[in-house]
Amino acid sequence: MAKKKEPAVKDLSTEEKIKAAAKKLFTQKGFAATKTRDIAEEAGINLALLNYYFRSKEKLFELVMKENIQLFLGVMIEKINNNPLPFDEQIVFIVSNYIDMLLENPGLPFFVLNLLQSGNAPDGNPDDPLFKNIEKMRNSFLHNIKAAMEKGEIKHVHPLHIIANLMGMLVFPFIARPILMARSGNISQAEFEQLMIERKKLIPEWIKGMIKVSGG
Amino acid sequence: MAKKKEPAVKDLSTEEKIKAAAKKLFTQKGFAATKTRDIAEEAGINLALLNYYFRSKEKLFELVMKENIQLFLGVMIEKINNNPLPFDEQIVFIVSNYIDMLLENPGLPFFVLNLLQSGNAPDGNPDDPLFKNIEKMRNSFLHNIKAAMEKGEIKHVHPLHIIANLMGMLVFPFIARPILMARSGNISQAEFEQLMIERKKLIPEWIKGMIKVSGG
DNA sequence: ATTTGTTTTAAACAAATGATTAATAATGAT
DNA sequence: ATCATTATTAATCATTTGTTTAAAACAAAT
Repeated sequence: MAKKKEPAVKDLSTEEKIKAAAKKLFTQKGFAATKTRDIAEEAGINLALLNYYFRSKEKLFELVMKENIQLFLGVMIEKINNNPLPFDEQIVFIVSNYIDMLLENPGLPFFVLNLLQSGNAPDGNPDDPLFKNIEKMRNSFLHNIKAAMEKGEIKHVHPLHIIANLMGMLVFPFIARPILMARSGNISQAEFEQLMIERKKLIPEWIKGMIKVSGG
Repeated sequence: MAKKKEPAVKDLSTEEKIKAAAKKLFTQKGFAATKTRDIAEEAGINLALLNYYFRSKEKLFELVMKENIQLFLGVMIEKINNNPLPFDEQIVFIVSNYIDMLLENPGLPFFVLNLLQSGNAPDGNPDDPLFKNIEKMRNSFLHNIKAAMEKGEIKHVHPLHIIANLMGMLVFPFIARPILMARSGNISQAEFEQLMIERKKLIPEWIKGMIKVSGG
């Protein structure tokens, strides 16, 4: 007789166990590839309880999605809006906080990017208020950059290059980690974290290099 | 009576129509979210023909996967191996060629990254020769960077930072395009392409800023 | 102890989905 | 024209998958 598999998440209420399992699997594999039975098994609960507590797979996904987008945007929005600091100091804060957040939620960038790709979410319509939030953040950022350019604080480059590079340098290692690091092992896990911490100092320097006005 | 939908891909042999449709959908939505009936409809063919020509959904996916990984690595590998040019000139070539390739295959980076994520492909085992190729490329790249450091050509930073930044700056805009660009419209399509072309010049400069030795 | 409301379970259902079949149409060689 | 091969189609099958149901277990109150 096969011993019943231990739930991966324990010591939580059933409802929370389900949500945690769903978050893990949805984040890792997306909506379509995650089966309700996978979630039930991961949570160590009976399949029917998923519908009992959350009505449907879609509802559960939306819940996870909302929390994840909130997490993804939270740090950024907080730091960007009405920030009186000079641009390069804003960057330092954003980078540091964001990397901390990503180290705790390494799967987050892929989840969000997956969402934006068409067809991988049940309700990927761009009118969703969540997507509006992303656009709002983008616009605040653009605004800040343009303001800094007017003041002569930073060089004139298309602001989208700056956003792309900042976000790319922040987020890309977490998406492409299997390419960057040799698979397997705690060694590479520790090394990866070490690198990400280094980047807290390095990314602001690199960005500064991109935006500093030539004639000092 | 509803007019029968025109196939999105025409003037090709049935086999090629299926492959093209599969490539489009798998690349866009991944393995699990793409249904065989979607592929059949997109290709404008009878569902049974998919199995007639390709045996199974999995086989078809593997075919697309192989071609896509080949595409993803081809340019890189070609330029990296045994390249006698100084490092910063290598970069110029790689960046230019790679952006051209990405403009023609904008969905490619997401597809490959999706692949590396666990669970989104039917055979995502890291022992697959295809994955070995990615690792091989990474290693060649590392080797080149370390060599350039020995020669004093470039600053001493952890080589993975350089790879992450180069790849990130190349690839990230194509993954995060929905965040960067306002959705919809030919205007933003043209603007996006324009930006990517600008990056051919800019990325090498940015990289140079990251690796140039201080006491030049 | 009984009742009442809540949680959990095993079983089943209906729809979706990947694959197959058997018959028909098209193509090409003789 | 006839035959053999290949390509295509509609129908069907078997499994997977999201959801529901009805009964059982549990907990708290009376």
